[in-house]
Amino acid sequence: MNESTSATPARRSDATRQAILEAARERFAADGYERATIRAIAQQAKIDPSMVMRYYGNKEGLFAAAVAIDLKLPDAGSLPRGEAGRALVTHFLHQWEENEVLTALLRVGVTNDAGAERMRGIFSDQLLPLARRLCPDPEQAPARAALVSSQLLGLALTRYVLCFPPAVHLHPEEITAWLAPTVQHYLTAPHPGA
Amino acid sequence: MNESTSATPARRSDATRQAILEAARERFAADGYERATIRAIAQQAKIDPSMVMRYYGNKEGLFAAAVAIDLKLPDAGSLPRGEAGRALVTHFLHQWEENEVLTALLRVGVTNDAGAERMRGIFSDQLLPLARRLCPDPEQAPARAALVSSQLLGLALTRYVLCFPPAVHLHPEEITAWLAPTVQHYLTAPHPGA
DNA sequence: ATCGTAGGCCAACACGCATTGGCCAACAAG
DNA sequence: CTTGTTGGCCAATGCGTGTTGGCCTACGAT
Repeated sequence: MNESTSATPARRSDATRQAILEAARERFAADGYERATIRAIAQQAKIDPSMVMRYYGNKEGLFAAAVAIDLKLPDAGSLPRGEAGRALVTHFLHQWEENEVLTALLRVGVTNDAGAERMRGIFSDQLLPLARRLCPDPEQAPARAALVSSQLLGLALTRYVLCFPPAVHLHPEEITAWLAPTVQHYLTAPHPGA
Repeated sequence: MNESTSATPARRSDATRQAILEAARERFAADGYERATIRAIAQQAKIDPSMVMRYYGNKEGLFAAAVAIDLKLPDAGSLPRGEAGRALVTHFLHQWEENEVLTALLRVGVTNDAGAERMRGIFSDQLLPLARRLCPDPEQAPARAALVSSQLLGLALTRYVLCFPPAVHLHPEEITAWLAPTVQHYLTAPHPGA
């Protein structure tokens, strides 16, 4: 009945706020930043456009609130070193299938600079530390993390955004079978001579 | 003095038409479809916005004319089978560095459905046939081509669009050293069991 | 019962956009 | 020299956008 902690006053409008966020994620994921209009988001949330402004200030604020996301990457210490690639790929795939926020973030990151900045932040805050613990030479961690992200984001791009038919029809297990060795290689293989 | 063939009447306005196309490519590459305005393109081409409409009909027509591109992929027959991965990666990297059209196409493909459709067309017209000749079982060609494009487009995404710092700073030779084996593997390795 | 406040909607604003039609100058053919 | 045509600009239109302020209703504390 009451709020869980004193930090959350439990406003009466929380349901509306949540409905706005969910609609925003869906529209941003489907249309990207510019084409997702406040009006369309409000209509989908079944409220007035002005409410969005009242609760989130402006469109940028709404976007920031809608894509505050945690990848929940597994802890590097808990991973068997040889299974890191497979674990990462399956985790990513799972997150992406169940959570449209990631597609929204990718779509927006490509057109909006604030979105790109947020993706860079997620990269360096969440993927990079993991690479730092797994790869042989910590100095190579940024490059290796960049390679891993290029493969994982490239899959998301072709499968969920551009919708290349063969990429869409691949089974998750098949994707894992192909990508896990690649990611594992990028993380732990010795640096190939140029 | 005269036109090369009867098909091209060699209008007096060809220089302007070309200037518009170049400006359009640059703006589409930098801003994406929605944020690249006719006004900005016209200003950069140093002509009036109405000229763009006169010559290309509307914004979609301009985009279609601006990104008519040929990847100029090497012929599959001329490639030593073991070198296909390396050849593809270096070719892609080279095309992307010198030609902003590709970045424009990627940026637009993510937000605009016509752009996505064009990328799917390039995929199936240019990359898929190459995979069909290189991979062991032609029936697996679509899946293998999709995997290759996921890695190559993922690199372009992180390096040229999202601008992850480590991806930007990687040297082309280093990229090739890492990605060539991956692409080669996707094209020619036996299908890994799920 | 009263009253302050929060949740909600409506109507409007200013702006930037793609797009249009009319006008003017320069060229080229007669 | 005249005349039709082409290349170009200017000004305006209509629309959709993010954003704002005022008004009404219903709740919650006193």
